[in-house]
Amino acid sequence: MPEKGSYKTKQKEELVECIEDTRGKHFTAADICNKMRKNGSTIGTATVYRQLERLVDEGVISKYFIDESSSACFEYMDPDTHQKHAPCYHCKCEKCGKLLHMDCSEITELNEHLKAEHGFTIDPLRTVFYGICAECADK
Amino acid sequence: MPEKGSYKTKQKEELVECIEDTRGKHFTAADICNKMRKNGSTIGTATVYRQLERLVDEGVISKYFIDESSSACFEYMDPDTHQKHAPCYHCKCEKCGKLLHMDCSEITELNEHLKAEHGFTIDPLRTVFYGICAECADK
DNA sequence: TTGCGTGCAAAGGTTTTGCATGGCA
DNA sequence: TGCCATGCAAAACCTTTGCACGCAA
Repeated sequence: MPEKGSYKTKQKEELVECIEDTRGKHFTAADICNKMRKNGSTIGTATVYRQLERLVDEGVISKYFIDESSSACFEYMDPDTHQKHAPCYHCKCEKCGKLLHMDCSEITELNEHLKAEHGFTIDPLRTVFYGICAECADK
Repeated sequence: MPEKGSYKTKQKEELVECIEDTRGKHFTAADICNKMRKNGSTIGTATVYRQLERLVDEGVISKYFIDESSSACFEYMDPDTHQKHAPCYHCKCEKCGKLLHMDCSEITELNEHLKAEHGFTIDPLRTVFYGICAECADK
């Protein structure tokens, strides 16, 4: 018996293509709808939401929130950037919305501490550090 | 001529009381509405939102988002807790959904490192560590 | 008296859900 | 042929806004 997500459909393929094409920029569900329809696709809104949810579960994209926007942001987790090195962490600037990728041993140390002392195992893919980036802080 | 926020009203007072009473727990706008109405208040939803917004601006409470919930979370910035000690961080268990509050000096050290070496200033109230809590890991 | 704060209801926007149909395996 | 995926529309939700009235100063 087949299970959820086992079928390969045109919409699914086009959506993944569209997302891989975002290269480091975050997007909303509405962005994807607009972009795909411009490209001639007739994908439905509900399908976009359902597929985005699946991709988040699979770790292909990550989901987060930026204050000013009332809708969720997604971002493609490019395997070239994210899986070759040690776990990579994300820092999201609350001002400019930039997403920094950080490969920092200090964070790894913190993880070990949290695990040893507090029993909490951090999931690097889901965790996003919010704050202010260097450039915005200068202003 | 009076300016915005210059009037002292019953609703405003009751709402602040209600929020001070949350001691370390986060809440949504709906939580406040329910809690206040249980206490006999007849405050309107719009007023709760308007007052919460004002309190965020004043820095009395802070606002952030948690993935699964579609509504904003608020938390009272108790002056006793937040200015004497290190800031408090949130750890969200991906399995059971529990939100832990953590007051840990190691995280503070990480913050200082990120700021000094990477120029990134973490916002403790917005940042949520996702992972697996001790209890769920035991299973 | 002045005009801010409130409550209600309606509007606005995002995301989810129900259901019949379409399409992959 | 099974049954998952899709699309549409409606619903569900959270939050904001317009407006008339009440109430603080």
